[in-house]
Amino acid sequence: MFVIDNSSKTPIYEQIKTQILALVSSGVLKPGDKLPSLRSLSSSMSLNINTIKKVFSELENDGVIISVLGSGSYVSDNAVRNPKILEKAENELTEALRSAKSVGVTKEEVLSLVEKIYEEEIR
Amino acid sequence: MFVIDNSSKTPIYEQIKTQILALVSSGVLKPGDKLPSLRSLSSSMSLNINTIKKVFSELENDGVIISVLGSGSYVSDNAVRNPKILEKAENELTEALRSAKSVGVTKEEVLSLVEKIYEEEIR
DNA sequence: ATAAGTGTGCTATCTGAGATAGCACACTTT
DNA sequence: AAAGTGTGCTATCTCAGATAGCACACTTAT
Repeated sequence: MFVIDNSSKTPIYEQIKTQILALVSSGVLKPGDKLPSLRSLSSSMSLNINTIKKVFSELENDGVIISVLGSGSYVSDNAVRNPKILEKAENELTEALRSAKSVGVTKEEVLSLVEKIYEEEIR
Repeated sequence: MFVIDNSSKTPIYEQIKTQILALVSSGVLKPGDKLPSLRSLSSSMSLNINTIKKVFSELENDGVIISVLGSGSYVSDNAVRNPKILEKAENELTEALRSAKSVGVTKEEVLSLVEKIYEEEIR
């Protein structure tokens, strides 16, 4: 279902969260769409159900999905370009930019990197 | 000496490392300059000496400083725009850019953020 | 109605990274 | 000789992340 890098220092639940957000932003998952159940996801990914629970509860707290007891979890109406998610992404980008600048990466190098990233096709 | 945010998820040793790198890149610390000793740094910052040891050993491994037994630690000759450091910064920036893009941040928003960051004066 | 499937809410345990603590050693500087 | 320096250990503590298991409340499918 999702790709997990166990050697990454980024926690598994963050990796899954990121990938679900990407699916929502790219339109693969649309508002109202039903997500896989906690149990099916955790078993298919060989992860503990609590790990998936954490992903879903954070996504719900961010307003990206809505979980309904007994029924399932669904993409919320205002999931696309969600304010909390956008702000977090921008904050992280700001930190990375400040860090790069402080270490001597030039503005030109950054701009060319931005061009390159935004030319990449979405996988 | 350095500013530590204990609430940050970034480890203390990483925070110090980042700030030393900034001092080197900005020219406050020049090649050949002597760094404070492990013991003086750890005691003045109320941190364990092992935490500072980790900072210095990583910086030495990156080629930014050189530690001399019995004498002290010194900024190395090729510390400015050090390849390993630049590559790490660019990799992190790439990740942040991909993540922002995947979540719906537009290229224009990124470009304006880059402008803003590079207009900031160095503190 | 029943069974299966769903999310929720706990508690407990394990692991590894990060940080602390303390000691001994080798070497340089004063 | 004394003080200061980096190095190399081992041990301990804490916390986040992940696993494990159970009970409960509710919805959906049969």
